[in-house]
Amino acid sequence: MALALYDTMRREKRDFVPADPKRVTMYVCGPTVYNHAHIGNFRAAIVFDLLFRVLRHHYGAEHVVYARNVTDIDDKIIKASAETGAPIGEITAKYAKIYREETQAFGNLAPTLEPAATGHIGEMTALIEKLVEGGFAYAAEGHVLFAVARYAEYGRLSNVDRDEMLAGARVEVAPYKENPADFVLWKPSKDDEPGWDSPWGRGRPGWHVECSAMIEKAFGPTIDIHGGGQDLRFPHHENEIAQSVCAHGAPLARYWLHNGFLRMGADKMSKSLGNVVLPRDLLKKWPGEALRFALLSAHYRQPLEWTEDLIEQSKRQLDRFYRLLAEAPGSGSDKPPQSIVLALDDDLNTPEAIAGLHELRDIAVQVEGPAKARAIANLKAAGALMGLLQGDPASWFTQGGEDGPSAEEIEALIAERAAARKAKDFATSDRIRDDLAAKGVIIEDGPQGATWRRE
RNA sequence: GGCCACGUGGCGGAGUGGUGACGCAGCGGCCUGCAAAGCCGUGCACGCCGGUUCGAUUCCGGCCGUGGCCUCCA
Repeated sequence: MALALYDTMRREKRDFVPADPKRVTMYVCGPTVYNHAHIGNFRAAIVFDLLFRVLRHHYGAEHVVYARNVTDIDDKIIKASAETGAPIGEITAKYAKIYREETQAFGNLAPTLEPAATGHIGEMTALIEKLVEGGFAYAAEGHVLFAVARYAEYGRLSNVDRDEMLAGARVEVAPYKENPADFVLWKPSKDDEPGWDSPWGRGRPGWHVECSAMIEKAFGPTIDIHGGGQDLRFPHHENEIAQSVCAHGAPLARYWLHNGFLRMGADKMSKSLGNVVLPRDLLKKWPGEALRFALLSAHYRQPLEWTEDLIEQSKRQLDRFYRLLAEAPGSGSDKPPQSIVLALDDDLNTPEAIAGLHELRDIAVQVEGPAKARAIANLKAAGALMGLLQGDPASWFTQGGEDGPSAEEIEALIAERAAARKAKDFATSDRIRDDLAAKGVIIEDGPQGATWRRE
């Protein structure tokens, strides 16, 4: 049984076969660092991190190269700089760092490569020159535009017909365009805007060409997997294909993967709708792992309803797993069980894989001794493949609580309560328990005395 | 208008041509001083109307509804 992935280009699920099993390549469109990423942005980060892990499992960690770019030159960044007065480099460095820290808090591995657009201007101008020489692009009024009409396959990924596309166009067409669908490869910069010298004058790259150039630099003309959110399918990925294929005469990616959206009530979450939820705020209240679990609770291509209740449910499920893990250290194989691998091999069926985790837990609960240790090891190995259950079980239950009572205070109250209970003073005992509960601390009596956890 | 998805029990969410998802919540029980946690048990679910079939939630057609893309966006 092999890994099968749904390829947006062919519109079918098919077995994944890399060009070179010793060097499996994946590129994912990363953040534009002008602002905080929102939780919807993180779905892509988590989904492709999961795929990265599955690929490493199959081909070996040293044989998978995953690049996620950082777009650090863009009109939105220029705008943010103009509005705040902060230098562009300061803004991009700040938000790139925050993004990296937050994805880490969500349990992501670091990508193998994190190329930045500003580090690839030379590659971009070279690529654009190649397109101009090949007759695929033309210069006009300081701009360089890609001539969509010269690429017969344009529209194949998004399944749009060029003529129909024009019929639906909602924007005013710039006068220098030969064809309304032509897109910018290079645009002129005003004196107060960042720019680089080029054969077409001082300017900056268009967004789409950044990815094409970075992919070429990191991997060459063709990669195995290109990933991103559904909304990037058109125009971004369509344009990347046009640029790369016309420049290199080879396919850009052998598999195209697109993740679905998070929904907030009826709408998608987007910055322009103003209904965004920031990881930064969520992380104040929830462990990153609970958020990761929530994001993995639906299949990646399906829409997922993002609610407080979903996070709550995810947290509760993790509580149950960690409660078991706290009972005994696992020992035995760290190879993930087949059930989990099979589920993930089926186009990353995470709901199925999570059901598998529950099954593994049930097994562990039913046995004792060495069998239990093995079962727990299996559960942990399964979790490791998904980026889950790797935390310290003891601190899972006591983490957080910055604005609640300290561990020392809690321990003292528990001792006080134990004395009261011994004296059968249940009124005092219950009062202490209720007081702590009001502060988010749950007391649980067990054979070895009371334990506590934060909600 | 074009293109692409989706509509499953109180909620989240898989899957399948013919009894099981899984989880959360709920309910009953065991345990507990009482709880919590845990364990055991528990639920006439597949938008509507046709069609194919011995049999459809699953395949086909139509309808209704929802969302996304077509403009920066995961």
